[in-house]
Amino acid sequence: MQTIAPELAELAGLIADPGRAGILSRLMDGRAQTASELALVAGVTPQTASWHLARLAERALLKVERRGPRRFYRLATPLVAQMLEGMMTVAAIDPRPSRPPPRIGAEMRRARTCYDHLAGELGVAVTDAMRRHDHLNLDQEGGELTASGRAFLGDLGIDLHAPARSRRVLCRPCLDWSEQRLHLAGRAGAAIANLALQRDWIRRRPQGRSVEITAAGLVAFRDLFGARI
Amino acid sequence: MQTIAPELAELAGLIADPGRAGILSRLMDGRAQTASELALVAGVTPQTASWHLARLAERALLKVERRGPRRFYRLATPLVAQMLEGMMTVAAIDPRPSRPPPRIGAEMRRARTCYDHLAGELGVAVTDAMRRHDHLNLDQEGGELTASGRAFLGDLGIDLHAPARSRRVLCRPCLDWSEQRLHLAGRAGAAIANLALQRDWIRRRPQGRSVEITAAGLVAFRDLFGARI
DNA sequence: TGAACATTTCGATCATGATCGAAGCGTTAC
DNA sequence: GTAACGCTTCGATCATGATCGAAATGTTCA
Repeated sequence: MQTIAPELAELAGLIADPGRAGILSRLMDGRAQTASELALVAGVTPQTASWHLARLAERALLKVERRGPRRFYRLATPLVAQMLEGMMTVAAIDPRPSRPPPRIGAEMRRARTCYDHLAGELGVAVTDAMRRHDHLNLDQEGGELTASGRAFLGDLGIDLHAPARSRRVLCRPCLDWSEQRLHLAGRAGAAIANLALQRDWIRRRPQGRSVEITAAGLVAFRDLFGARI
Repeated sequence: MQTIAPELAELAGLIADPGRAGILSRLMDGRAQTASELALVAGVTPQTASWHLARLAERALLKVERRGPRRFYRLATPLVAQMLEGMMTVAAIDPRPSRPPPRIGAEMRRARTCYDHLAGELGVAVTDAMRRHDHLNLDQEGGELTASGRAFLGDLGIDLHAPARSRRVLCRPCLDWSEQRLHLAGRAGAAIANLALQRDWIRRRPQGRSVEITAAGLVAFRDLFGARI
């Protein structure tokens, strides 16, 4: 009985190094980063990072893009991001009493992007607000926008019509590893995050995946969405 | 900026050993197995398997249950199973041309259980049939039973009312790693698999997660479900 | 063409952890 | 009690792979 276990072990081995895990974690925001930047994140020298990146790219967990003398790396597919999401969810739960709970930076816990949508306290608050206002039904099973939800997002200028050949899903629950709560993912979640970036409600911090909520953003999330944040 | 990367790496390290990956893969059917059985699966001596099992249980990926002199191990939570699902999906895709595609046993590919629901060709065929008959809508986003689907399963004797305190989801898509197609998971998927076992449409093989489709099962899946199998 | 810079390749070193034999522990049955 | 059995712990060995210095490659720009 051949199983997929050897491939599973090999894949896990690629994530099992702290440097590579840091690189993958850093790339979870969906953006591309240079090899040098990722070396810093991983806390290793450029030549070591290069070795790690080569292994990840060889296994097609990462895609590489050359721009001049630099090489930009990004997650190869959303499937990889989704896998990492699932692993982080389990990684965040460690019931060993001896173990201190993972120390997550306050900024990271407050607001970050998870591949392409909002996560952290902000992501959960926006999701909760949309549920309270009957814009959204969401549980572990899946999610759907209500008529009022579609109207709400439409009023904000979000076009929810999928590109013709995109099979991307509209609503999907994503288990937030820092909050241990569901937040909204899928095309709708990505559209909200994009809007927030465009309108300068949130700004990406140069380092890492966390985002800063601007003063205007605080007002917008509270008044427009009714988020308790 | 503290991230969850160290915990992620540690978690991945637990899965990164072929023996442990085999053990976890074997336990993906949700049942409990003895340490000796798992040593066989992992292809190591009992004392080595014991060491692996202790590490997995310590990190709460497995739960252990003593029955007399034996110890039965099972996956600790459905969250662990879901994480492994996601990893197997990625593990099954390895675009390196040098690499032969993972050799999955014919029995495994034909029919198996994935934690608690049907997978493999059988799982996909049943799911496809339910979609063709308008019993089910399913995409990556989520899924729902139609009125006719509820009636159909009700006629088969499946009670879909959730236990009061269960927050288990009704329909969920699960990406089949051997077929690269969606199949039905969640409470509905589990109910169908249970029914099939009860009515002797499928039988668990003593070794491994694959199941045998009985002659009666072939008739039932074709005539009752309309599955092309 | 040559200089500056980002990145990779090579080679040697070093640490981690997987393995199994032997022995110990715990439970059950007689 | 004691024998049988399943499983775990201990100890020593061995293999894999992470690391960095040094050097090479490749790209851009002048």
